[in-house]
Amino acid sequence: MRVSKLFFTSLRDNPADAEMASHRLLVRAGYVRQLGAGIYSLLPLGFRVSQRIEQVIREEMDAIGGQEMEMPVVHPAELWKESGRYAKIGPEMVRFKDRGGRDMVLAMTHEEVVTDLLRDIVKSYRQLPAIVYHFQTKFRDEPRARGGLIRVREFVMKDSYTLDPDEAALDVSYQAHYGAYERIFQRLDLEAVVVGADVGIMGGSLAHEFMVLNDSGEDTLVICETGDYAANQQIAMVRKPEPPVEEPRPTEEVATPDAPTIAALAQLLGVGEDRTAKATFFTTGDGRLLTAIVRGDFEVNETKLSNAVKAIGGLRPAHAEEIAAAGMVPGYASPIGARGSTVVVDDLVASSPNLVAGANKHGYHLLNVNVGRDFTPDLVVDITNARAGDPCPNCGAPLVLRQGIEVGNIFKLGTDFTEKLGATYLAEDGSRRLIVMGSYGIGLGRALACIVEAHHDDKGIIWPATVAPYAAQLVTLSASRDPAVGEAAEGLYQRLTDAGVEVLYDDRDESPGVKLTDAELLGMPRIITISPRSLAAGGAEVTDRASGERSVRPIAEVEAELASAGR
RNA sequence: CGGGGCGUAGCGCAGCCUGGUAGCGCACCUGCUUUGGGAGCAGGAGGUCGCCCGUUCGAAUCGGGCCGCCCCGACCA
Repeated sequence: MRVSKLFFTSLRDNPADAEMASHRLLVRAGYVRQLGAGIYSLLPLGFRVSQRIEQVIREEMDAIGGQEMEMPVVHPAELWKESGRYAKIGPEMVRFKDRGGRDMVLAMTHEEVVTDLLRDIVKSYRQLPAIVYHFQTKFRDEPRARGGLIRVREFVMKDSYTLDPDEAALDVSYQAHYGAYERIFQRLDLEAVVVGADVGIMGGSLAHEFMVLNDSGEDTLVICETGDYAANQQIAMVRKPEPPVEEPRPTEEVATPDAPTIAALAQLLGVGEDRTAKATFFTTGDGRLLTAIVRGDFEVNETKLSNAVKAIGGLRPAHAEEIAAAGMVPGYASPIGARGSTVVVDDLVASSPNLVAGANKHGYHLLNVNVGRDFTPDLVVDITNARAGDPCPNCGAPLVLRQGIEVGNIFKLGTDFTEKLGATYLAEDGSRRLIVMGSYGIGLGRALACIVEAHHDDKGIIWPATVAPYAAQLVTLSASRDPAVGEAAEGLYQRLTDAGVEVLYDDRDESPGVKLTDAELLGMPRIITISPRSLAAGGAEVTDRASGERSVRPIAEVEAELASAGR
């Protein structure tokens, strides 16, 4: 491809609204352009990278027996009503009516459509197991897009679905994907950390996320540096401290003026925050009030809480009026004497004796509160948020927190969808059974952006050879001054192209500064410079973009090397 | 959805406070010169100043409403 004909433009200035390196560089180098919030066009260069990523994924999916197909982006809402997600998912799903007045949605993912196909197609155990996948556009109307291609609303995802006769077979399919994902990210030159993850709207029993460590990442990962534990903070567990062994003492009301916070309370009473019970309040999407109690030295983990109560429509902090309506006084609240809320108590609180808790009276707390004796929780379950330095649940070593970007995920769906939609098969023994599913995604644009995040310097992008849009950028300097330069470059370009080596040829009549700067910005693995000076020195100058190493070599040698390197 | 910011040429910005001819740099077009690190000279093209309403003799500028985009938070497979 000749740069003079390439549909692109590089920008000298950074776009004003780009914060992340990947966003800035991809826009400046002419790989992508924004159309709206979280909506991007891939220009020819960006599309080529996307296709390379797609091909790597395709090869690894095919290697574990995946069959590529394609499912629609527009779905009848009926299907999503059947699975229950039409009601469960909020405004992030785009809903509209077609001309006939029928409810339609834009695909956020494709479990429903796959399951619908199963009803038609899979009848016998002989057809299982199977893996199907496609690369298809998803639209998720996120409340806030950000970070260029990192968090968008419209994006192409590889999503695959495993179809198995039973849980044991699902384990095998799940592991196959786990391995395929490791190979995919290795080939893409992305260092992915695998963490245990929340199942979210997918339901199901087990999920892992493949995370790329990045300080701008939106997910917080809880990692044990000994390598025996890694989880998304949304579900991360810690080894909790042993509560003191004490006999329960009688409760006692004490005046605690101006102590609506745990810190103030602990200081006023001269006790550790670990001797207090903290009550926080949430309202579910369907209007239930939750009272969540954690020990004063911990915070509530909303994902755990939401999962524990099977909240519909998520959680939001409760309003003061809602708390008051349940008979509690914010700042001095506890479930004692209150009613009308679902009380969820962290297991550590349940086993800690003689805590300080609110008296539901402004300016007063209760000493020696004991769960079970003084109030009865609706649920006792782990709802604390893991903190940096907390002990690893496996080995006790201090946990560290890292930020990460989710580039892939794998979910064991089980029979959630097949049960709701009625996708069954006849087993060998003649019994009718539910198909057991798994669901596995990789966002192409996000992977692309993550590669740039991991592979760039202050001059521009440095593509790994596997995904680079072109194997090399051929640059002429001072061609108009010396016809031999143009002749040599044209010849090399022709022969490489004929040999199937994809080269980006900068044949523009631009100054050396512009052409070299652009070449570094665009990031092809090799920059081949032909100039009067290089010809005088014996051929072409080859610069390795990553290392910066340069050497002048005979053109025939450069040609042979590129040809043998494949692309 | 809460807080903050921004919308003026393809990109980056000034002008707005204090109303009166729409500007600068880069990019673009033509010519000449230049050619290994974002060249020089000369000439040129390009703008409903986000949209609507209002105030005014007159609005990019003042007021109101709306829309869009970005950042932080909330939210999120």
